[in-house]
Amino acid sequence: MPSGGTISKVYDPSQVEEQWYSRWLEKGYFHAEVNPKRQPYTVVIPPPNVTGSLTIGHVLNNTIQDILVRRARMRGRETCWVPGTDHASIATETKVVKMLIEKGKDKKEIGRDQFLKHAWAWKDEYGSLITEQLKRLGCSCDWERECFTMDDGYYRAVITAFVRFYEEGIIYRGKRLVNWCPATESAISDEEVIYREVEGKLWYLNYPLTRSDEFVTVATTRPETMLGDTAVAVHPKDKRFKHLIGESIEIPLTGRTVPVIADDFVDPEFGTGCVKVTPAHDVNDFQLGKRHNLAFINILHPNGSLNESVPEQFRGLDRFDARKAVVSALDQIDALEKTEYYITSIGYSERGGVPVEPYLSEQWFMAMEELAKPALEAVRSGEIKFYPSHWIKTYEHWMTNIQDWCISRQLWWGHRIPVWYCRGNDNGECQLDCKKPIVSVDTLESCPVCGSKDLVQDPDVLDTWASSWLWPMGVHRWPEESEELDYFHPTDDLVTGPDIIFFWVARMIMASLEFKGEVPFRNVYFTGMVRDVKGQKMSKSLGNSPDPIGLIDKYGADAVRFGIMLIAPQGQDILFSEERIEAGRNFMNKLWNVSRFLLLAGEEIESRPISELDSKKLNLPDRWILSRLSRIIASVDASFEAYRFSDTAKKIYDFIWSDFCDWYIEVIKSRLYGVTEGEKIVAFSVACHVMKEVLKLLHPFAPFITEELWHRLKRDGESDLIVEPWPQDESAWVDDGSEGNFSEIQEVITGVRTVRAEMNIPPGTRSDLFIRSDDGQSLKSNEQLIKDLAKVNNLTIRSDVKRPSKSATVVVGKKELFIPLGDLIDIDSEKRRLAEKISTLDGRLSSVAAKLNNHDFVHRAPKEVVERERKKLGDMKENLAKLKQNFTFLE
RNA sequence: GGGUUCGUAGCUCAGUUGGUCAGAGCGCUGCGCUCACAUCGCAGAGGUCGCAGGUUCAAGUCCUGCCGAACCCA
Repeated sequence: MPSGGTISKVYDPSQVEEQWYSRWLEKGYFHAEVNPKRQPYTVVIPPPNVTGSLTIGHVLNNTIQDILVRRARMRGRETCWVPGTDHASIATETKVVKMLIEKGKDKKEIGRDQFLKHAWAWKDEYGSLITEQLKRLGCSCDWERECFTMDDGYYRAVITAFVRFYEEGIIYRGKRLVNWCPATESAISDEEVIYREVEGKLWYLNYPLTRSDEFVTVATTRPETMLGDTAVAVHPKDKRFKHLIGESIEIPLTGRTVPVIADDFVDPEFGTGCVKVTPAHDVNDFQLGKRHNLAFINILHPNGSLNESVPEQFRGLDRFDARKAVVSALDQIDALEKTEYYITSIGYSERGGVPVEPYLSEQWFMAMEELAKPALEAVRSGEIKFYPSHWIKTYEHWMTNIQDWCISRQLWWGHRIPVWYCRGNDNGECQLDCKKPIVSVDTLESCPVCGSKDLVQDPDVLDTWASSWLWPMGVHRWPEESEELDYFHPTDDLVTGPDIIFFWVARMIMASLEFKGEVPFRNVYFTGMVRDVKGQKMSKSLGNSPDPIGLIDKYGADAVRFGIMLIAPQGQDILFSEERIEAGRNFMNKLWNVSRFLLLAGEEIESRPISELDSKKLNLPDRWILSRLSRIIASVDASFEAYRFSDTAKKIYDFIWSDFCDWYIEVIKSRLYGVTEGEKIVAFSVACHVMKEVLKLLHPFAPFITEELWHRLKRDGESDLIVEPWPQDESAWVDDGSEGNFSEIQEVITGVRTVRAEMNIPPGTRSDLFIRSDDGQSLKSNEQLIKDLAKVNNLTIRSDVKRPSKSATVVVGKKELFIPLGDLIDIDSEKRRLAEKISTLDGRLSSVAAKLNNHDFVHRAPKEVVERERKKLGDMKENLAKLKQNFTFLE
């Protein structure tokens, strides 16, 4: 029973949002428990960086998750959305290091333990910011299950996975070229390298042969690496250089003598066809070095400056200063042939922002090929579905070309590699080579072989993704056996960005299949990227990334959520601008006001459940809106199943704004204010029913306002909207006849309105309306609403209506409308109007006629299609005749 | 160099298996503070669906080529 109370003219979200969120929390609606009687529905949040803050991207991503979760909850599933944060090794460590520098402290000076204390303090201070922001957005996460990737239990899961893989030989240690970030002084994975086209130079260097005055010219984009050259290579079939193979060459500045080798890898077309080989500083040269057994000379310190392997004059120089110094030194000894401008692609460290250095070092790797196979199959077979599905191809491509994963990072913040090395210095009896790793889940105090306490743990931590890849299992305490894990895993839907398809999505699939023997999720929805109106990526440095909390303060969380969903088509990037949020805000206000209308009406009229209404008492508009509602419910469900959230939002928006507010509410006003008590109740009850059903449909998108309005409109015994049952299939209400009849009435009304607008009829004046129709029954029984909405005084509906003089004409279907305008008529504009109608109709008619004159069409097209065209032609002819006839009356 | 996605109204985009598919919102124009809402209502103007071929009785829709934009991988 609606109870009005006071309801403001404009919706003010700040009055309602916080109190509903507290109430939902208090009532425990967000919390899920193992419940064998109900089917679980699980989502795990893509854990945001623990020290991060909410971005528009997060708003999009988490709104979608909340939509899925709230709908599942209303559909009776045991719904569990696990929230949490990621420790974000490099990102957080970088921030903490910066903060320490500002305080005048140095990471290396204070040492690992002290550093970690500061890092945890930082996490404690800033770690809950983003989760609090998610609450403002309305996210209905199960906060009792909140998880952090460095919680004790989760930490243990990560370590356990490492130990298992080590024991299986999947994780191994190796000395290889890795992508080295000199800014953070750590290895990074292939996926963390961002390639950019950069205008660089190509230097041509002359290297003298030892045995003669001859020299060879090599081209390079990185001249400083010549200090680490250990060969010169040519293509074996290149006639120009064949005689050089086997000769030795003196590398200038170093005095080092190196061989000329032949290898197919060399491209004779590039540069001079003769290349310098630096096995310790170039990926391709590394392979060459291995094949030809060359020396590997590392010339760099971890911070990117030159080390002791280079001549004294260059030691300690940063790599870019060294480049200048080397070029100038070569120039002085006439070893610089020439310099060309050259566009080259350079890899940058995603986090450090500096060019990555291929760097020879000892790291931990994970062999990926075997892990990838079942993970690839899970997606190919459709066990895991991608939305949009085209991402499958990207996934396949990566998975079939997968490389081993460098998982160690030279950082402190993260999961420390569970490997110890025994030095046995205290008893000197250990049989182990001290380089041999001892792996253990639990912290080791002494060597299991010799008992020595002289152990050192590997200083490195694991790549963050080597922890978050366990997320769907880890949040439910894997590797512990638990009811939760069995019940809530696999999860149902994952919502994330395609930018982390390799980093995270693919690896989670591998991890769950490997450790749990099942997929981590059934469906993956990839959101688009959020960009600004110019199409640029949102970023803090560009200053084009609005603060979502500011937007929520200004427009309300529902408006922000709904606004962004309106512009987020499946699989497309989102061009964000604040105007879009205004559309959301306006819609919320519309919703508020139509409810306000019902509430005010409800102060005097009783509302009953529609099941208690006598269906014979339903008017055409009632049957029409109920039919439309039932279609919308079905259509919304279908869009949801296809993960088409933007479509869903638009459908609800259109139904409420156009069908419900513009038509149904306007139509029932006369019934609500006049006539008999019984008619009032019917109309009002139908309106309340539709409104409440729509609130349910809209609740996942706009949880706060819908809950607020629900409580004002709900009847006794009904619960909070968040746990109300989702609208059932109401296809029994589908009524094609009523929809047809009503749309005819709509056309009549719109036709009259158009004439009035074009003739500039003052809004206050009513005019008469004559309708010539052979079949006016439906119109006759709805006279009052036509009069009301078309501002008609006297309405005459007969088959033998005579066209009144000085009237405007509209043809609707087979009906002719005449609006006597008296002196208000502007004959010229009426002529123009009819002439335009005639000419468009004429054009369409001739195209249909042409189709039907086409022998092939008539014979080959399906009968229904031909029949439809015939009927169309007939109707058009009739209409055209009427229009033409009326046109002549104007003469 | 390989791959993916996208070119539809001034802007942002819908358009699912070829045949009521030429649409919506914003913007624009005219009128209106009509007892839910000016964060509103009523009405209107705007597009040879990137270009060129092809398949078909029929093509924004399928195929080929080209032009243009974005992203991913190497």
